[in-house]
Amino acid sequence: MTLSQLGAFVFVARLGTVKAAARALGVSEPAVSQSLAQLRRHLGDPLLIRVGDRMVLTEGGRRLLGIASQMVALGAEAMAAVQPGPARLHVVMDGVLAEHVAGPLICLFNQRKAMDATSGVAATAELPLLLTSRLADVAIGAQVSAPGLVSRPVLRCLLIAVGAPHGRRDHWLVGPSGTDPASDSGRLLRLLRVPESHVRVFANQTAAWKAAAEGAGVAPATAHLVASQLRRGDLVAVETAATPLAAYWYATALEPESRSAAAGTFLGFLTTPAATQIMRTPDDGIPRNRFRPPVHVSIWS
Amino acid sequence: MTLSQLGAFVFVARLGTVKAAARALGVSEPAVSQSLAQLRRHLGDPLLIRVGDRMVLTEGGRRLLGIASQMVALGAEAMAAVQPGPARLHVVMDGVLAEHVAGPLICLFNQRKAMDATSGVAATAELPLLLTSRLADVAIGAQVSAPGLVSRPVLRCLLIAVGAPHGRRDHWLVGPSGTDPASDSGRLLRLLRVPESHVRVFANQTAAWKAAAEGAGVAPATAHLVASQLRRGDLVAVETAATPLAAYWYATALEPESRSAAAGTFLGFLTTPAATQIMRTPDDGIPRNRFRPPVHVSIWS
DNA sequence: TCCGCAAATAAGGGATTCCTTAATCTGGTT
DNA sequence: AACCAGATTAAGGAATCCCTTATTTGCGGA
Repeated sequence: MTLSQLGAFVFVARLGTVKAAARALGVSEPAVSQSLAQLRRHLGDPLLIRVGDRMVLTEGGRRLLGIASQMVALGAEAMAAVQPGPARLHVVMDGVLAEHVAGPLICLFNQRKAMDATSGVAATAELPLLLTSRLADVAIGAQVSAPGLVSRPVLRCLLIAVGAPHGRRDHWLVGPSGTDPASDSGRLLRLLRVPESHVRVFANQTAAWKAAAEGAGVAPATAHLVASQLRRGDLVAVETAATPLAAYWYATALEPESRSAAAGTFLGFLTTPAATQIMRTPDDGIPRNRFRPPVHVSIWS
Repeated sequence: MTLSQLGAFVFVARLGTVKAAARALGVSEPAVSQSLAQLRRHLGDPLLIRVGDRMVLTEGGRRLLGIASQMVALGAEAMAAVQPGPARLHVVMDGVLAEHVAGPLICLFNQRKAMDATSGVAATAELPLLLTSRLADVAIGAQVSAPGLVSRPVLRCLLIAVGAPHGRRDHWLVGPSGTDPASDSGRLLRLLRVPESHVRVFANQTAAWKAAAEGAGVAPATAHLVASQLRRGDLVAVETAATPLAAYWYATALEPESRSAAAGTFLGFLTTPAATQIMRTPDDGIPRNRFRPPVHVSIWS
């Protein structure tokens, strides 16, 4: 299986005929046909079959197309990536932090230090692997203990459960990170032995809290992130067997001598009053021209 | 540039020595060293240099590592992907729909039709390309006019601006889709000629509306998605030169004869009362065991 | 200085890739 | 039936890949 074979496959799938793909690629028709034949042999699936005067994808071909497109695109990107450019810093965090603090925090850091940091979202269990494989420079979230990594607490926080003053108490409302067993929300649900059937998942944490404020159930929350709703009385803290629960947010990176300079700069930045302030009250949006959509990171292999 | 060369590079980067990588890959040391040499020659960057007894990444190598890891992982995935499995349906939508209706809608569809649909998020401008390249089966969002594609309206809705009863009116608060110029929010901001400096971007639409309810500014909204907040008086409609503005959500797919059976099933499902009901009042979470994290789709090439 | 370790290079061989031209197969049209 | 367009197969050749063993280079420690 070769990148050029995958490229031929993608072109045929997109253009609908071998002839058109050959023309687009600037080679002869049998060249494309053979690339396709080898891919078919290698993968054991026809991938594209002729129907009338067009080549249409088989089910297997359709499943391959997305993967093949990505690989071809990444191949092109690889050439450009190694060319010199500004140093990048990649910060990964779990879902809750990504939702609430990533935007303002990264925005302020880039502004202060004139750097080009981007943030990524990943499952807690993937954080150590991302760091040790150097796909990310710094992780923020739960403490990580793995050889070669050092965690340092950056913010003390309180895990509580919240609901509407007279809302129902039998359902638990969580954001996507509620399905991450190592996240704070996931740990809390496990501590309380909440059965899966009583958990409802929302598109994001803010939506889960909104539903809780409307009385639909109870939601795990980091106290300072719901401070404004608690003050206004939209939400009240609900007593449970496990809450309130003290917790920390940690910053994790490689050991000092093996981490990049940018990672060190960011860790230093995290302990400044301004950064702490943002993590404590991150409710602001960020200016339009500084907005940078988060990267969603996942590890396959 | 070959997948196996990239694989060798990734192993050396991860394990820190050529020897360890060779052992892990089950080949001789020069085999790995040569793969690396060819990659270096091809890309014009040392990628990894020896420092003491370890190989450390150059800046270019660090930039390549993420891309190379993905390519290697995708290569492994490609082999598995073509094996027979349940037919997949991929539905893409813009940010707002993904946030509010994707979860419940896909959840109900999978339950009703016993299918395995997944949802993805993509910029509006990318929807037609995703469909014509068959990376997605159905798109929901703005109307798309492109050869070979047919759009059909699925829900009439009203675009308004909302804010707290006595909140400030000089700032506009948007979710990530506010930075997508073709989305409803983006179009509204352009119609009103809102300067970029007056726009603040939040991590999601729900957070933007929460900030609006707290008086931080005005937010574009689809009326029926903020119905509950309007009813409770947390938010009120704000008059502007362009709102209220009638709009439609459209479902777009390939022409009937060239689209997959699953796509047809989904389009039929979209017109059922249950689906309409969910799109109109999608505020529920979805059961934990049916939750499926959305895929974030982007096109490079 | 010499030694030892690890990376890099050299040389060679078998397999694969990737392209060409020419011939063949396949389905639908005239 | 004859034809035609487009896909496939066949055959061959140049280049590359990918592995081996043997050798050389570079560098830190005894």
